[in-house]
Amino acid sequence: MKSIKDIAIIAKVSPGTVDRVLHNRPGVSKKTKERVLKIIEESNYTVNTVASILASKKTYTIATLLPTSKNEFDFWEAPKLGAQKALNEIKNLGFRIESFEFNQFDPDSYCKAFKKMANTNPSAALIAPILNKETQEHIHLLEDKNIPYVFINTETEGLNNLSFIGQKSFQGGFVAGKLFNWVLPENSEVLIVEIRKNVVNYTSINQRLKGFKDFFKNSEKSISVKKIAINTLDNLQILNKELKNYLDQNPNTKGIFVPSSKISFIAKSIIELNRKDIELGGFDNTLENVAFLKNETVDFLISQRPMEQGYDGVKLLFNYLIDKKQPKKNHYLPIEIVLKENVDFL
Amino acid sequence: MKSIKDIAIIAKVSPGTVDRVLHNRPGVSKKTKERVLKIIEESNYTVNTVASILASKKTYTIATLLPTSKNEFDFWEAPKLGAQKALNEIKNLGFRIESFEFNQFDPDSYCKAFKKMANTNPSAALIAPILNKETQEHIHLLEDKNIPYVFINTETEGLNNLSFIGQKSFQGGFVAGKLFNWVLPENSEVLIVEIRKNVVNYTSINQRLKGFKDFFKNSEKSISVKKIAINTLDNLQILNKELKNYLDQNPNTKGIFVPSSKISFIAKSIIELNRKDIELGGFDNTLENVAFLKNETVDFLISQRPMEQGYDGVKLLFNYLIDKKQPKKNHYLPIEIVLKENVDFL
DNA sequence: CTTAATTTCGTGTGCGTACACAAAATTGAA
DNA sequence: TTCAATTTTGTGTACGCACACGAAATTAAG
Repeated sequence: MKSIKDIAIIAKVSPGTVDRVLHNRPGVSKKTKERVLKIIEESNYTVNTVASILASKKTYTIATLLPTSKNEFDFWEAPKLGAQKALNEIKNLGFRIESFEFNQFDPDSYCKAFKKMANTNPSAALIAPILNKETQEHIHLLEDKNIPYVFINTETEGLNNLSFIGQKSFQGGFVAGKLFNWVLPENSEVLIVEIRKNVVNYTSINQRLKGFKDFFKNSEKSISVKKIAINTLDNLQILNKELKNYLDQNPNTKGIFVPSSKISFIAKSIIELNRKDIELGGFDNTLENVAFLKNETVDFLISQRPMEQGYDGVKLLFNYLIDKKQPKKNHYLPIEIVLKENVDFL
Repeated sequence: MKSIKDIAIIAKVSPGTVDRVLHNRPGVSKKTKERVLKIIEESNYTVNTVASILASKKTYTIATLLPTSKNEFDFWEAPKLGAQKALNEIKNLGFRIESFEFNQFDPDSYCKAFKKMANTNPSAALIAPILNKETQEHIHLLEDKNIPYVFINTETEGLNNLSFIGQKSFQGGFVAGKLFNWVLPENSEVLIVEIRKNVVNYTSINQRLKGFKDFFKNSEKSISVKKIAINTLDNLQILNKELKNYLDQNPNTKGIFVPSSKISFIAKSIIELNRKDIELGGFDNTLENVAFLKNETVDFLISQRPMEQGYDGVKLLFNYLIDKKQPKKNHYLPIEIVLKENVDFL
């Protein structure tokens, strides 16, 4: 492994000069700069990140802006865990994480947290932009300061995020369609239950719906897709009633699809209605959802790999900050099909 | 962040003494050792891995012993890529990889490579022990020298590998069963095609078969499982004929399961026999298999995440060598269901 | 050609640790 | 008590790099 000193000797300059060249600092004549650069190239030298970090006492702070998790089993706990795992690998390299949280159902709290975060002038930010409008409105707080940021979980349009890390929602819905197509019999109906309240992140959900419907457009099997909207999940009685009503009137319904992480509510209803014959599918392997998967109320889940979202996000920012390694704009995570049979091996 | 020097000042000793305590080296009186230890504890000091590695010019060599890949799309290319990726993250920390390869169909070449590897006295080894007997016979070469080793891909029994990284094969077969159960109609038959030649790693394959059959034991749907053995894949004509014979005599066969990565051969036959109505499922998203997945000859694949096998394996060894962090014995990777619809998002 | 201004370059120190070596303190034997 | 043997502790240097400072070389001005 060659060092700066080695390069210096070959180039017949001092280590200091090589260092200046490497960091693009002024004070080197064009001639010697080119010479040194050429030698660096030829001797395939790479900086020793370890020594570099040790010497430059620079410290980096990555701010995370994620929804508060209600409990340790919440979906949003996973990205945090992932970020923490990544941090453990790089904390000796001068990296810290500063966490900011917000109530995902309260736009104000998002805005406040966003501002607070921007005010701390982090080296970079990792954001779950589940509230689209508010994100659009506040993102300039980071851009004005040239703070790079990546988005996880929710794909956005027209913003200069370094990268997006998460699932291609359309395709997630498409895969869900495929699975229902497998599971449901010919000439049956599948019902989409859209939950209006207690759910944010409409961007993702709409994409999933699009993908889901798209699948059945080109499917050979004749399965028809219906949709109802539930306005709240706060009262399970109401949900039961609405669901019962629908199922009574549409006896051909053999499956229910929920394009969010809320399939567990439907599962509860289905149990109470004693309609385990209906196949259920939804998103996210939260603890609650997994429980219904295991007792066979839910037939499949599609995981967004939330843990990887945090892990990969932090790692990506790390690489960018250290090596200025430009990441690809879209870092799509696997569309993972989770069944009772493989849920224990994630 | 406290440093050795800080500790030294608090404990009223020299940095050298603190260092001796940290490394459990002799030359420190019991009294001061305890005092220093206590202060280290209290001031929650942790060694700066970066500086530590820079100072100790120790270098670690991780030997990999994997099958030669026939081409860049071979299954075994993936673990190598993963290992390389991991290496990139730790090469500045004094780590190197030394690769050893063998012909997976030639036990002799495995033994030779094993011996060669052991002779280089690596710091640790990453092995794909697809040949069970030969592994049992040679593993002492590493144990005698106290060289830690992890196994990837193939689970073994009775060996002191630090860890196994790979899929739970039984469960992989079980999931395959579930998928066929979804895809196949009531009262149909699924055919297992076992390929005797050109396939090693019987351990994994037998486990998969067990899992597959096990699934149907407790399935409500009445699907019966049959099995034939093919002795070679060298001559596609023979395969075609045998397959045609079987299908003609067993018209109820609606699916074919191959418990190895060789499903593509069956797929070719199925196309030639013009029997695309039959559902195919198998293992490993090799390029060839994926091609048949995409053209809908193959219905599903189960991926072993071969890339992660290499990556996680090297990372695990790294953590063990640096921090003596004892890994858990079994590091099971996800049983990933790969469909035409999600194959592009792995 | 001189001298100052400016550019270009070399030297030295420190980051936190590992390790070799030197120094001091303790112990033991006479 | 004395002095050597032994144990215990302190000091210095190196790892590869970043960066400040000062020295040398070049250029410009007179």
